[in-house]
Amino acid sequence: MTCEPTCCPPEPDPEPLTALEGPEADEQLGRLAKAIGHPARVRILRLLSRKEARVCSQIVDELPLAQSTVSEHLRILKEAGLVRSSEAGYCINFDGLRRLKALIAII
Amino acid sequence: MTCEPTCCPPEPDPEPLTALEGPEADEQLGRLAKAIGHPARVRILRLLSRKEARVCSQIVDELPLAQSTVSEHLRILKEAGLVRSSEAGYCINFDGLRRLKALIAII
DNA sequence: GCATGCAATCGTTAATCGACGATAGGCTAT
DNA sequence: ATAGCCTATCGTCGATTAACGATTGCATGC
Repeated sequence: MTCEPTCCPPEPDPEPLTALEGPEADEQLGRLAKAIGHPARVRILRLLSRKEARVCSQIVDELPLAQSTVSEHLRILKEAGLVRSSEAGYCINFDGLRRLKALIAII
Repeated sequence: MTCEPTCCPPEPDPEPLTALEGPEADEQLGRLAKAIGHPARVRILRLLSRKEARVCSQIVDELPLAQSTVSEHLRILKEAGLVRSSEAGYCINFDGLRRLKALIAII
């Protein structure tokens, strides 16, 4: 079970299948890793993957951070492709997460 | 074949087996991910894991960066526990890398 | 002894990040 | 319409990072 229909629409692009090595891949892994390179963002990812939270205000309640700060962290995660959003809230972008795991696995 | 005897001594601490969740783990994953959150450091890790380089000057030759910059990146990787060093040069700290993979795997 | 080469450290600079409060935009219910 | 919520964005501040050149420290060789 990934995302319930009330959350985000089905994962859109089936991943471009880009290389796992080379400068391109280094850049991509760098971006993905940087995105989770902050404890608050790790926490947010966990909350989302456990479905303990879905909307921003719930995450704000769980963290000792201001709403604007949480929103910014969500923006960073989204920009990195680790999180998706719809009007129903946020959810993990499993495509991005898979990509991250694959890139790290071959180091 | 991991590290040849001429590189670093055998991996020392068999990993404290700390938790994979909770604030502690979030902090740790944050630190580890931040360490590889830069393309140059990803590149360095790859070079080390492929044994295409072992000493700082070789890495400098492979990257478009000054020696002091590479040294700093190596320091960051070492501090994060992803790289070890001895008089014979640098090598991957597989313990740290395993830890990183484990922490990411359960997100 | 002294030169040479390699790597770490220092000092500086510009850029980026993290956090916050304040503000603005958009819904929903009254 | 307007009042209330929720979230994104803006502006700001201090802290951190990335990069470099210069310097230092430490071996090894002459």
